[in-house]
Amino acid sequence: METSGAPRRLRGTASWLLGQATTQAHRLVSEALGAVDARRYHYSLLAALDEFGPASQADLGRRGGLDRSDVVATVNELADKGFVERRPDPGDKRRNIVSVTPSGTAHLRHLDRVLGQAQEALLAPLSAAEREELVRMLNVVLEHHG
Amino acid sequence: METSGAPRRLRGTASWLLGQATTQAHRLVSEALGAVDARRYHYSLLAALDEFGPASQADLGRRGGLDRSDVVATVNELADKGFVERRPDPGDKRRNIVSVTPSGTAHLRHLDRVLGQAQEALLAPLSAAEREELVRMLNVVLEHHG
DNA sequence: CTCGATCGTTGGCGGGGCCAACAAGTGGGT
DNA sequence: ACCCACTTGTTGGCCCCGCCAACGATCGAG
Repeated sequence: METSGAPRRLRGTASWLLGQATTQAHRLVSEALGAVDARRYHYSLLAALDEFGPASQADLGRRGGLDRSDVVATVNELADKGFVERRPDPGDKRRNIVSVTPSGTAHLRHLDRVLGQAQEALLAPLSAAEREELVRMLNVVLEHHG
Repeated sequence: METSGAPRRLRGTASWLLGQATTQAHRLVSEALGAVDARRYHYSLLAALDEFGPASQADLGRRGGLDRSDVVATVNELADKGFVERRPDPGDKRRNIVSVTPSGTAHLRHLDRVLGQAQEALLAPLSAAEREELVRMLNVVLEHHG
């Protein structure tokens, strides 16, 4: 195990690795989204809407893992761009009902492609089988951490 | 391939997965470091110093992937805690020479353990072989992206 | 009707990554 | 010896992300 070969200079071990890889991933994703004037929150929210249908902002936050306050800002931005519609809930005056517009759905599809390319770029040096294995492991880890 | 089984509700695919996993990793690492009153930058800088020895702040930034301005703040914090020493370079009046103190080295070892535990927690659901494979893949990805 | 919970909204905090500008200093070319 | 391009440390700022506190309005159970 080379206890003499590279004594103290192997500071760059697994914990370090982890941080570096996640940083890379974050960077690639953010760049890709930034190039189409979007942010991670936009995708979270649109994806949640597309998957579960219209919902109140609080529900949206819970679905997408966003804070209520961040949902406000994100819905504002998406509504400004016409990707999302916010209207009061007739049955509960506290709530707003947020729904996707056709344009919003198209935008989500676009973001899907863009993110797919980012991931393709990130995982470029891995074979198809390796990527599959990596994705599987990440799924396991995610499920484990709820 | 189940084109009818789960049509549009599989929004949570690989690109999404990626972000979630990196977020989890980031969270665990930040929590672990925060518990000992440290931040990622501290580890970056101490690790770079431990690995390559004393250096100017600009060099430190290049080694650890930190911006020069962030190096300033981080060295300030580490110096306040006595983990690092900053003295002028006699050979180049522009430069400071930053070096680790014994206390700093001990702190780095501590951070190593803490981060190791964080990683252990993150990868808990994976077998030893799987972790090895995961680490290998991440290394490949990192090397590919320079 | 009252009380606790929920909702949308505003405002704030800290980490993280990055960039621009600046004065001081350095080194190469001529 | 002089100029010029470059480097260095430092300050200050920007945006994203994740989170938390507080508020007035509203709802629902008792």
